[in-house]
Amino acid sequence: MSAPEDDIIAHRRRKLAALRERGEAFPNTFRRRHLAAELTARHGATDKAALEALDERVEVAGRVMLRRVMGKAGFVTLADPSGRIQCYLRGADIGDDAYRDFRTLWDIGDIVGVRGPLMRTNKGELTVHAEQAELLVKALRPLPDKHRGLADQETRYRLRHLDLVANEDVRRVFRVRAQVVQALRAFFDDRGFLEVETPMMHPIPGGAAARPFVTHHNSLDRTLYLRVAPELYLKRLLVGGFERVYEINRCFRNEGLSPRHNPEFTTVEFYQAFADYRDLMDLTEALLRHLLAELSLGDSLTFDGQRIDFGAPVPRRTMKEVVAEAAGVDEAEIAEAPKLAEIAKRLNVRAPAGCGWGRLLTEVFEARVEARLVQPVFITGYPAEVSPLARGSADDPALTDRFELFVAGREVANGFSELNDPEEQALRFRAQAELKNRGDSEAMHFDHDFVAALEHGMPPAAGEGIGVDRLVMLLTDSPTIREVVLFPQLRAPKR
RNA sequence: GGGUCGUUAGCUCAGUCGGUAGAGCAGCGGGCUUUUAACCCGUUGGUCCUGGGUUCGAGCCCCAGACGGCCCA
Repeated sequence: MSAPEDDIIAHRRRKLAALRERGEAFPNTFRRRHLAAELTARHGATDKAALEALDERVEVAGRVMLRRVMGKAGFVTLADPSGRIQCYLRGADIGDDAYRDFRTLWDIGDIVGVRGPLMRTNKGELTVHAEQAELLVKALRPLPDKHRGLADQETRYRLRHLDLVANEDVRRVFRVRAQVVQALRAFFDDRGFLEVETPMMHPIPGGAAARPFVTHHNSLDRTLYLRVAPELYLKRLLVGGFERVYEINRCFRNEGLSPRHNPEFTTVEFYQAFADYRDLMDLTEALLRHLLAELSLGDSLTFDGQRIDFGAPVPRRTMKEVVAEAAGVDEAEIAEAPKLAEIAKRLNVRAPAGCGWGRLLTEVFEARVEARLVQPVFITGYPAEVSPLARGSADDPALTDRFELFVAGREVANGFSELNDPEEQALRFRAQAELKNRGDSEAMHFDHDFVAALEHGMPPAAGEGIGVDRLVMLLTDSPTIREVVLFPQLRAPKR
């Protein structure tokens, strides 16, 4: 009645036991000197006779992905971090004992090391002709299907190590992710930004409207919150005289999981003194072009079957403009709350009871416009009511000098000219605190320490946050955030 | 939180009208000295997600739940 997997594992354990009996079963003495991709790059075109004449000895190591035994000779295909390389093993070359091991102890999934000269087979494949072959790691559990890989999404996320072994395109996504982060650093470093690390545990959760994770520090006997955004600390650094700073790291929000939301996610947030939101829109465009160039993507990409074009300057449109357009009315008709409420009702948009004009406008925007913003576009003119940390617009007190960048119907970046008037900031916090008292769980706390920091004088500045996960999704055509986060959060597994 | 689809061998998947649960790969045994998802012969392996119900009989129908996907909030 033993389950088949247990049967497979039992067989492999017996093989491991045989290996243990003769000495070190997990040796760490083999030193790989060559990677598969190097060898194919160097000798992809060298013909059979030339390779034989060269007699170039190589040492490769990797996981056995394919195995073909034909009596007194056999082939294995090894996978190393660079790619795959085939090896040819023969009793006459590696010795009868080693050959018997190969036949009786090696399995697909094991990690092995092979030494010998390069050759080309009759069918033309570059191959290491083994003179020595050594089993380095016995894998006790079997690999997924050797050619169809691992397809079950749940298993892929829960056992990401297997997903990575089995699926080349998954490895590619995470290499691109690393490239993106590197390119971001290079971009900001080149422009004189200082990379900093600010606290992830906050005494008051601030910088964004979101529910935080709560934790407790024992020896301080203090409630702490995992940060929902680094904003208020980065601005303190502006006060301190670091006038260009950026931070690439995790934020945490205690909200639902979805194809676009993981409870922990990565942002790059940056602040620049003596700049305003228009400067940051320019900078953001330069950043996008930099990323596309670093990834050799040209000036457009495909996401979810749609062509996204970054060749032209990114248009800048106001929220009022696009909402009026979507509602099929004149901008003047959405300038007052009562009229806007009627339009929202007509469009089937529900807003929290008693909310003001600004919140209402934003709700209509999010419900009826956002998803349609496929090509890159900056939306400006965000209401002050939903932007408690942004500088008010000089020409309209109801609005702020804020923008968000939308691509493929998704918010990718959020930036604004910073509010550096401490008294105005205190008023905004007070309004948030009142909302919180009336039951808005996402409203911000009044952060007196932050206001006190502003009272020491923060230079005029602008700041922005970009969702790194969403950026990587866009650049790798990944439909969900789980495809770009190595170990996404899932419910506790079934037992 | 609501709707909806899914869960069958280690992996990838079939499973008809409700009538003894299948294939390929992997594994095991045998053959094969340049193979290519190697091939040929033989073969092991099942809590059909869980628990109830209907039925002479349930992988299949009904109810509840778990986990996952998608949509909505």
